[in-house]
Amino acid sequence: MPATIRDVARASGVHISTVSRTFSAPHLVNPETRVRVLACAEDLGYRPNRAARALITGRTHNIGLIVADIANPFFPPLIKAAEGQARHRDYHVFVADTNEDPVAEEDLVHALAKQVDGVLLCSPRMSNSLIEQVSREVPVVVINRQVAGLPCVMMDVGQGARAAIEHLLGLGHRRIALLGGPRGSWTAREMRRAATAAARSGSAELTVLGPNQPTETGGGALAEQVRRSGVTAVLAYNDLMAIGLIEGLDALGTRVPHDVSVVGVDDIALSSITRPKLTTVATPTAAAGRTAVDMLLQLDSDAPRGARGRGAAAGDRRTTAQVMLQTELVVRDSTGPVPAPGRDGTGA
Amino acid sequence: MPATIRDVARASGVHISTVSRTFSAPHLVNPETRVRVLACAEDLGYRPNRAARALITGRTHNIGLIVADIANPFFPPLIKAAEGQARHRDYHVFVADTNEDPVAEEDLVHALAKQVDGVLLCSPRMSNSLIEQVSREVPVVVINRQVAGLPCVMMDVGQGARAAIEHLLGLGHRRIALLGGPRGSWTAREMRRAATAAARSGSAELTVLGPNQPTETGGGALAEQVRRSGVTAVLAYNDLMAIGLIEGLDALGTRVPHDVSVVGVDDIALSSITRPKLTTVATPTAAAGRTAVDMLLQLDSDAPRGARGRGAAAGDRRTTAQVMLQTELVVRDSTGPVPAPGRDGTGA
DNA sequence: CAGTCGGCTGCAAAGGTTTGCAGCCGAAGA
DNA sequence: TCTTCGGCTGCAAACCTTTGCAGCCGACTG
Repeated sequence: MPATIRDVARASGVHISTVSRTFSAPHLVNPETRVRVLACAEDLGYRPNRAARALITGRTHNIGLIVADIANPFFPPLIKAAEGQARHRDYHVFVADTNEDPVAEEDLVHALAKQVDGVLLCSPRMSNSLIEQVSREVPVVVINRQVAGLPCVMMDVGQGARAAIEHLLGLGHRRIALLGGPRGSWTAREMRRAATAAARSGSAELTVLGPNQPTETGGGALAEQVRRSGVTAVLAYNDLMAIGLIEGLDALGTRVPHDVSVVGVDDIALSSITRPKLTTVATPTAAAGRTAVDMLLQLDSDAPRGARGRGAAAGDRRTTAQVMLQTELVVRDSTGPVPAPGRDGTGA
Repeated sequence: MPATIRDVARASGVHISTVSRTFSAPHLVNPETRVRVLACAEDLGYRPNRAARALITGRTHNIGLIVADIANPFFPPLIKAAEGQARHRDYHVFVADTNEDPVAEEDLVHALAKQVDGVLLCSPRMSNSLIEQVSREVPVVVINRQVAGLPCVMMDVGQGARAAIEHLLGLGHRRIALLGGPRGSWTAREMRRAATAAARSGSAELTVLGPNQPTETGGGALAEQVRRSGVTAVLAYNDLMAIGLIEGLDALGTRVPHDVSVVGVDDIALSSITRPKLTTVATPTAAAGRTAVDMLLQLDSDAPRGARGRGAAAGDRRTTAQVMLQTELVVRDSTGPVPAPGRDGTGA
């Protein structure tokens, strides 16, 4: 039923190679011929068979995007940006969701490897060595993590965490908790490192709680622990946890920011809607998505791995660009001055 | 570099067709041979080339999922469910986002058509006739819309809207607004129809506001209009709009549910977190995703369109199952009794 | 007028897999 | 002992497209 290149060739009275060139190298075919071929193709509803094309060129014109949890509002803007950028370059994006599971992650990247030209690993939970291994099988760009020798696009959460802690210090807080992220998260490690350093240089005490699930539930589950710990401020791994925590504290009668200040990370859309509006570290997620796609496609055009590829002779120079995008503290209503001492912050 | 079927054949001393069968029809090959071949394959890191397989079988083992807006929290659970179900049957899912744009939608489905075995059209914004046209090019299952002659999985938002209106009537509300959804949305039309009927039979007055963007912003933008209209209750197209509206009303000094009751639709995770917790019509999104995948795969196995396909002779019986999933009203804190008359609900 | 060149097109191989058909071998039945 | 049969494997065509090479033709140069 579907028209092939042969049907078009017959209809327009040229050889199939001319039809092929009409689509993949238009400048090589006579304008008159081209319009005739295009007309016939249009007429027959012909669309090049991507499988056949992929078989010979070695490129699928698809890229894979693996995220930890598509339901986490942090990811959709990144996905949209990546999709847009890819589409713009005539690529499509496979989105896959690992449910925060490193094993599912590995399975997915293998399953995807054979049908995409490259993979974007977004906030990977697997080990660096596994990532390196995977990168030998398929071109990879890593988002939200630093892996030596691999192209990465990161957001400067270290700087963000520092800014958040300094903001809290400025409000007088000296007992601060850090709600850690999921096990295996580079971002979580970076935040911890930077927050610890910033707290120390401000002579504040930093309590690390975690690792945790980076969701509302994960944040809410820590409310009791936060209250008991006697801290007056909290920096959460992300906005979702911050929101869950605020909710949980509220249920315990502890008010934010009156009794406890809370800072999130990501600046998801939700954060400017919930009450109180969340003070947070804004991350440039859309830019990260676009940049990562560009880097992957760049990588891809540098080192062709097609059927006709000449081997690895040329591709060895390994660009391995590593991009660090800036973050920014957005102060809203969930942070305030440290409460007067004497009360213990339970709000009772 | 990547191992082909030929390498495996050579290594294990059998013909390539035996290797092929080892993977695609294991019962046809001698168990001993099979283990040897599998061992060699494992050894060489062989993975069947999906493009080559697709070229000959006519199946890509991919399905496309087109949604209006991946950042709308309504969709991710559906996407996850669809992905899970698909993966379970050895399929992968392409997710694409149309940004609520019918034109982008059409472009996407065409772009996808050639590289997937079928497309899930989720909450399509294009016209029915266009959908029918598309369905001649590629197998289609429609989600959240009824199209005659096409397999559809719908959620009974009509019943949901009726339940919501009746809930409001029971609380004494007689002046109710309906915040309409986006242009082209079947759900929006169904809700309007059912809500109008329910309001009429309860002798209530229903004001329809819209169409609108189905986002927080879209909801927030209607706050002023809602306040001026003098209604005491609002049924919003979805939770996002409801939340935006509550936010907008709050900024105007109108409190929910004290001055105005608000009901949403979808029961997204967020709805039980924001203050006040949202009364809403829960829709079975995950079930919809799973069901749709099943229907598409079923459709697909009924009517092979592969290179070896015998033509359309057998596939004509057109199953066209249409599934309607039930919805459920979840009463939380955003609805309450109608305020005492005399005050006009401005809360001032 | 001979030679060259450039633009365009045709030819055919190649890419990795699936699958109908045929052949092989050993065992069971006659 | 000769068929028959079934289980397994090999053979080769087919799927659709891309691309290096070669050939054609007309025009320009010397």
